Amino acid sequence: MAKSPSAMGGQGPAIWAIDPWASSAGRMQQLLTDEERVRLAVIASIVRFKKRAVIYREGDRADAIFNIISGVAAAYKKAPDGSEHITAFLLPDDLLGLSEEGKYTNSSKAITPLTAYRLPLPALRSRLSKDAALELHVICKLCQELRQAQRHGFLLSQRRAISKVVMFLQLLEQLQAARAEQVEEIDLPMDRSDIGEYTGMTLAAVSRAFRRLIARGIIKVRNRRRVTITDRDAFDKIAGHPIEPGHGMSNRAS
Amino acid sequence: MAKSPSAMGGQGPAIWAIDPWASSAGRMQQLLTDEERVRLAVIASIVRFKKRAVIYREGDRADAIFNIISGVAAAYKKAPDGSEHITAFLLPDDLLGLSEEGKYTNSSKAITPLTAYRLPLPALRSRLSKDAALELHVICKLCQELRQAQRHGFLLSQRRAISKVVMFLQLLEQLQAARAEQVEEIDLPMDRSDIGEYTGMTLAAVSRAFRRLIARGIIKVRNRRRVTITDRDAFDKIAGHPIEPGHGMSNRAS
DNA sequence: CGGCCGGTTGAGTACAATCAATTCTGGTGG
DNA sequence: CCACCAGAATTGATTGTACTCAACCGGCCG
Repeated sequence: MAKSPSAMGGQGPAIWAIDPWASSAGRMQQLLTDEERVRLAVIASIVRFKKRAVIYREGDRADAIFNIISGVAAAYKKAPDGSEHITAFLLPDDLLGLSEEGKYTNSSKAITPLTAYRLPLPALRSRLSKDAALELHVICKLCQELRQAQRHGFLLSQRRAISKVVMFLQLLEQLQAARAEQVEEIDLPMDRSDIGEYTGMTLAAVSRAFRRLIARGIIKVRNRRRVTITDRDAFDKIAGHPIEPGHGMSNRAS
Repeated sequence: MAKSPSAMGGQGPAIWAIDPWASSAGRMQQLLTDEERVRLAVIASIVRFKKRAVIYREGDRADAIFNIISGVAAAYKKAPDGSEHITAFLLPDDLLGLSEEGKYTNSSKAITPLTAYRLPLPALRSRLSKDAALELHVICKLCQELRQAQRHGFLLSQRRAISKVVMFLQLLEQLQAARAEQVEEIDLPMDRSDIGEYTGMTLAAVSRAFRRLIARGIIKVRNRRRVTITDRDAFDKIAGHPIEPGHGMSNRAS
């Protein structure tokens, strides 16, 4: 069971985003109507990827985009020296497969086991040009991704490692809060080095930042993948206030 | 004269971008047909801003988007400590005014004197939903902005100041090359501190990076605003190779 | 039990931030 | 045409933070 889309509670591709124009109190919503999802399902196939599998590579001919059903993916770029920079984490109902001149502009890999719809571009394009409402929904999603990318840039512009990590956690928390009812625990599907590649710091620096947050009683970690924020005030203060006054080694609580 | 759109050689709003699907050899093209531009001109008004003027502020009710006719703008976010982070520079034919839930998600200011079309959102929205071709063009433009934002993120993830500055120059050069025929000199409409806010470094660090590039004979600057690349090999090598082996103070050419 | 992988920790170094002069540039008015 | 001014850019000295490299831990799986 739970193999066919409908059995999984989904009738086809899905796009969740915040409408850039309507006000919806920070809640994401399903942008596609059931009918649209069915129409898209006709041209889609379902594909699966194992953890760490590459979904597509930068420069490959872009013949399809993907719509995540379950799991987490990362879009990344490889620097000539071999290091990777993650440009985005993609969650269920996100779109994946940005292209330019018919070629993918970044690579993409599965962070967890992944299921996705695969939408061939030619079919999608002709579908789009016939359906103005569907196009508008795609526009909404792209606006959302753009905001996300700008927010990522803001995170990267932070100088202090601890600020970056806190902003990263905020990001994840809000994403998860916008989808689920209640999140008192943040889920980290990616490992420390993935976080490092996203935040532009080394694995070691990520680890140290986490440890410092724990030492100050601001967060608590369980499974290495489940984090709770225990001091919201301090947490928000660090995110907002990159240069914390009195940040020195005088941790009066140690 | 030169007041009405047609007299300025433009028939209305314009969107330049690279089609994500067709292959066009890195050249940007006008996405809108003359007819579309006229239809948009009907709902648009022309606005002017002086250098350093704020176009809109984060959190303002988003009632319009802007389409730059001439000049350069910057989208930015202000950190609680007062410092600003520039998320994008916007050139002629770019769109400006990203919103979420009816509010602008960032502020925006004119870097140079600026002329732009102002497109009220309600009118634009109803126009969009009636015109599938136009929507597709907006989608193209958004993809382009998304790529640009990801590239910016990649730049920000670089550790060495010199790499950031070189990547920044590459960015500008390619933008200008995609529009004009030939660019042997890069134009920097923004000042050093703007560059610092975009690249996530201080004004002083930007200056030092420029000086080092000049000292190594890699670039030459004239007006503070006109830069020539004099050693393309070294230039590209720095952009690509963040951690240059033998990077020390032994600059054999000094 | 041993190896492996992800994560943590330590010592030393390199780089950019900071803060504070100082110089350069372009524009203005005498 | 030149002297002067204000803003932009450069430079210097010092400090802080994250990187590097490398050792070490702890759980998990064969």
